[in-house]
Amino acid sequence: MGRRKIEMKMVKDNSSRQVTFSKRRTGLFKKANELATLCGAELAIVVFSPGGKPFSFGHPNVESLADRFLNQDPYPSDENVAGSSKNGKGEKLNQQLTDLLKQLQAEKKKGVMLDKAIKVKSPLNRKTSINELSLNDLQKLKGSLEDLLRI
Amino acid sequence: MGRRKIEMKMVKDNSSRQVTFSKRRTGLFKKANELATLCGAELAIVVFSPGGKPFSFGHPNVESLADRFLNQDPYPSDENVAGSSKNGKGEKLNQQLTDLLKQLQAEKKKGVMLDKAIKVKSPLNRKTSINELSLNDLQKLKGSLEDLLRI
DNA sequence: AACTATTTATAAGA
DNA sequence: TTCTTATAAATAGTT
Repeated sequence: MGRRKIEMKMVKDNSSRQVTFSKRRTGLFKKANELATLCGAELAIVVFSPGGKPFSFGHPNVESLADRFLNQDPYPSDENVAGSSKNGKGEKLNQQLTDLLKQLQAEKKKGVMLDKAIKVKSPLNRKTSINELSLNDLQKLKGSLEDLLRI
Repeated sequence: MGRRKIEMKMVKDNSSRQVTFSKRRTGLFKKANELATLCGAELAIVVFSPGGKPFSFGHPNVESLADRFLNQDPYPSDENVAGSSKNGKGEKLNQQLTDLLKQLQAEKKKGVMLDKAIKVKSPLNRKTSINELSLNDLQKLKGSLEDLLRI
């Protein structure tokens, strides 16, 4: 949104990236404040800059919302979309995952919706190892799918 | 940002407020994703709608960032060094990822077929879809992987 | 869900 | 860094 359209990739120049970070962080918090005000929503944002410095915005405050989120989570939620990683290996893996996410989202947009007959319920504890976690979920998903196929 | 400028206060009409919430939540998450991508920042957002329904966005994931924030981790003084390859471990992870992705893709195909099959029988469309579940799984997996690779 | 008229955010530049 | 400004992007009201 400016003089020119920019590519959605990591800004290479350190200085420029810092400037972009500052401007966009400000913009993000402003939007967050508007969302809270206009809709009476409660929200919290935590951001760690590329250098690891923390910033936060919370309405009414970050702590209570973070606790609330971590300690309950009754609804399915997560609008996470692709992102990036720093080290080389992560970059590649991340790219693969990003591509898959795009594919899945594309499919989702086709409007193929299923009922909650599939009971991979709320899920994945954050302490679990990635292997058990994902494999376990896959098992559940697989089981549910097979059940459905028998309908 | 629209046909008219609006006052920055609670939207009174319930229906309108819900629409505004949806639109702006989407916009906020998009901005968050852009910030993460452009700047390599890590961030998490948790939003509770006026009705108390939770939504979240996290790069790489909400849980680790919320924990990190709540536990007041002192922030790292500098960026992590580029391309530090953990050969043995990285290879294993990579292989595991490959395997998991294969499984996911297999399940996804099943899901699509299932969707078609079920569509013929009963039009039960609600909240959960196979694609959503897979998406969510992938997101969690991605976050976990990135955490592990960052060690 | 789509569609625009406008407002807002922001990339460059100073 | 802060301000300015041309442009891209978000979105309020509408269909």
